[in-house]
Amino acid sequence: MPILTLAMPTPLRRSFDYLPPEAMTEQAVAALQPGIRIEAPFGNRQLVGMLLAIKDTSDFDSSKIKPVTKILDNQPLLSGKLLALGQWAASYYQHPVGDAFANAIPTLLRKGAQLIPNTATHWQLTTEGKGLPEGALKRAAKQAQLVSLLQQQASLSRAQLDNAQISQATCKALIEKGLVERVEIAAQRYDHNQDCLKSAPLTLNAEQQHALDTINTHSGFQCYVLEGITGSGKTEVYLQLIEQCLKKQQQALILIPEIGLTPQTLSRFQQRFNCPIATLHSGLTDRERLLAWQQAQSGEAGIILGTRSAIFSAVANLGLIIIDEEHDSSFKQQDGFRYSARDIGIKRASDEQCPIVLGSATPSLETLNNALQGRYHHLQLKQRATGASAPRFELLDIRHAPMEDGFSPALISAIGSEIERGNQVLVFINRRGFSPMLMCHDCGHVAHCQHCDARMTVHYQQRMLRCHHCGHQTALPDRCPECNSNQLEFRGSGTERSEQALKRLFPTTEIQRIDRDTTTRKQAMQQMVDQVHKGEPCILVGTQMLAKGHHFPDVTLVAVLDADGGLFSADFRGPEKMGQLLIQVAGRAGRERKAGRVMIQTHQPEHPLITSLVNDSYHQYAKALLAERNSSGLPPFGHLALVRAEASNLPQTDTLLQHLRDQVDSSGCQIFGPLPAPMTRKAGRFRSQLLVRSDQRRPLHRTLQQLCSLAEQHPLAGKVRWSVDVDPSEMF
DNA sequence: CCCTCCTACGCG
DNA sequence: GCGTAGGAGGGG
Repeated sequence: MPILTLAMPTPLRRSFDYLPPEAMTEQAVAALQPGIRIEAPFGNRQLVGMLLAIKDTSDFDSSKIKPVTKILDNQPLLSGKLLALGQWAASYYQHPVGDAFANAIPTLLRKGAQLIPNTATHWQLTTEGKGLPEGALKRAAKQAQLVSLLQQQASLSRAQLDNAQISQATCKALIEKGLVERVEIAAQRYDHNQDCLKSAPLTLNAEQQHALDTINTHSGFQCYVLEGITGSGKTEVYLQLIEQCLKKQQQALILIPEIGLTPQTLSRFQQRFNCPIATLHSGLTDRERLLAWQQAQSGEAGIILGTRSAIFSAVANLGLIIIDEEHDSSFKQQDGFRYSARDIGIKRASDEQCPIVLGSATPSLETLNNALQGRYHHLQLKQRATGASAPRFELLDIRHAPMEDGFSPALISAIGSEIERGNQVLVFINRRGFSPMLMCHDCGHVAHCQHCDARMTVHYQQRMLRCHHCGHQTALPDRCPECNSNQLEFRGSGTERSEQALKRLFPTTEIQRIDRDTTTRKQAMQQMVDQVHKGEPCILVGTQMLAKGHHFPDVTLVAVLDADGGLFSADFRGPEKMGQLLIQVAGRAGRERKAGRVMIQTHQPEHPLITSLVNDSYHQYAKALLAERNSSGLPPFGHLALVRAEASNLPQTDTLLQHLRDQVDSSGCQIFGPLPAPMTRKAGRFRSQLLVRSDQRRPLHRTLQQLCSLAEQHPLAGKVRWSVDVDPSEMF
């Protein structure tokens, strides 16, 4: 009897062997293909698994092997390559293979739903309609027109009817007369080559043309880094690459960081191309998601535009992968299956033998290093395609400066003069709320979260104290809970306080705050963007939400209230992220005609990293950071993994981690820990971690694999929640 | 003696 | 992760 190996959606790190369905002929079993879904008994329930392989024998006790219940697909949902990619990713990230596949396909398919038939409603003539004598509908010109159209063309779609300006009512009238009927016909396979362009491509400058030509001279798998400053026209290069991909009858897969950026990217693609575009992001309903997934899988969509998880979407004929803003941390999933969509993308491109483009104004150090080492082709766009000049950086030394709610006098006067000239100003502060700390001036008491090792953030307008780590909130007290003093002080500023200060300093100017608290309503962000695009003088104050994607052409001054945080972060990626963020915010200013300034307040005006970023370029800054990483053996010069553990009491996590550390064969690796996580208590649970480092991937992978099997076998495995994070992007 | 709550176990 | 078997504990 053949054995079916299935990936089952469970947290268990193995696949499961089954027998074919009881009533199935040998011939039918032999015809089963990996990549189909199969329903099978699992414990006391029925689960949907993915067929990975068909074998002759099983290592498992044959008396315990059960037959599967039902074959759900006739044709594989996933190609052999995609199936292999999923298994590779599960193994690379030490994640249960069944759960990895559950992450990789739409929810409805995971639940066992059937594919939605790909049909379209058309209208055609009935037998009676075909036999209609000439001139029969003299008094109904529109109806006569439809009949005559249908005599020329067997059936018409809604879109074709709209084109001929034939209304729903005309169709209905003819249906009632029994002359016309509706039919569901299989949707036509879209010919991407035919007329794929809706509007003409823009003329490329020399750098853009060089990038395009370089990518076109190679074939098969190549990885390209498109390092282009803000406004250098990366998107136009993408568009022309996609055009060529479509003309080869292939599909392009484009990943962008966040759902919020989908509409603007989508509309740019729609303006250029005629072909169907499938979008895949978390804002879709299950059905919409399945439809988009099917469009990609069937080959109907020429372009697949999506966020992180789209990297796993089935694509009939993949010809190009683009990862836009490749440095963005949202490409790394931060819980469950902790994969990097960028890294999986590179592996996928290599498997599929197609090019991949990693685009960014501020490439990650990993990518930059690969480019500098010659492993990736390095393409640079150093000129602004629009001809606008690059923003000018200025450091504001705020040591000794009399600060007003986080604003130095020099900054206040700079903001004032821009507003007077009718310009817009963007103030960036990477912290929301009113103040990150509530302190009693009499006894020194500080408000802490009862569930986390963190201070409560003051939200002044709502009169609330809120923990930004677990969501816990309490009313803002009037008096100190320790000593009953009324001398409570707000220490430090967030966006809310900055907004209030700006309203006081510039009472006649429009102030817009943009952070997670003001953009909870669906359209809020868009409304504010529209308002700002009117070009009236105003001050925008907000968090990093402001740094991503949106362009504010009338902003001439970008102010960064506090640049020092990133320099002294506990996370070794702090300076890298700070640099990327500063450059990204700076990129919002002075687009189009108006030149822009970026003023950065700092207590460290002589810090070599700050000066390098401001005086040289991100590129130079990143090279300096790379040198530091090299000397300390940190990524990309060494490879890291974190084993995280959390439980309701601390000794349990440490016992488990210590056991792992003692028992594992760590040759070729260094293990640090158990270390308490930077925030030991979060949401009422205690957290600690092991850090594993190696110069090479192979020993790291081997050690992690062993760590996982040790952890699974440990008696505390059920009590302590543990997970492995390979190539962590956050160290906590 | 029975019911409920809890936890440990195993899943092919 | 999840359903459940089986033990502990409490009430009638």
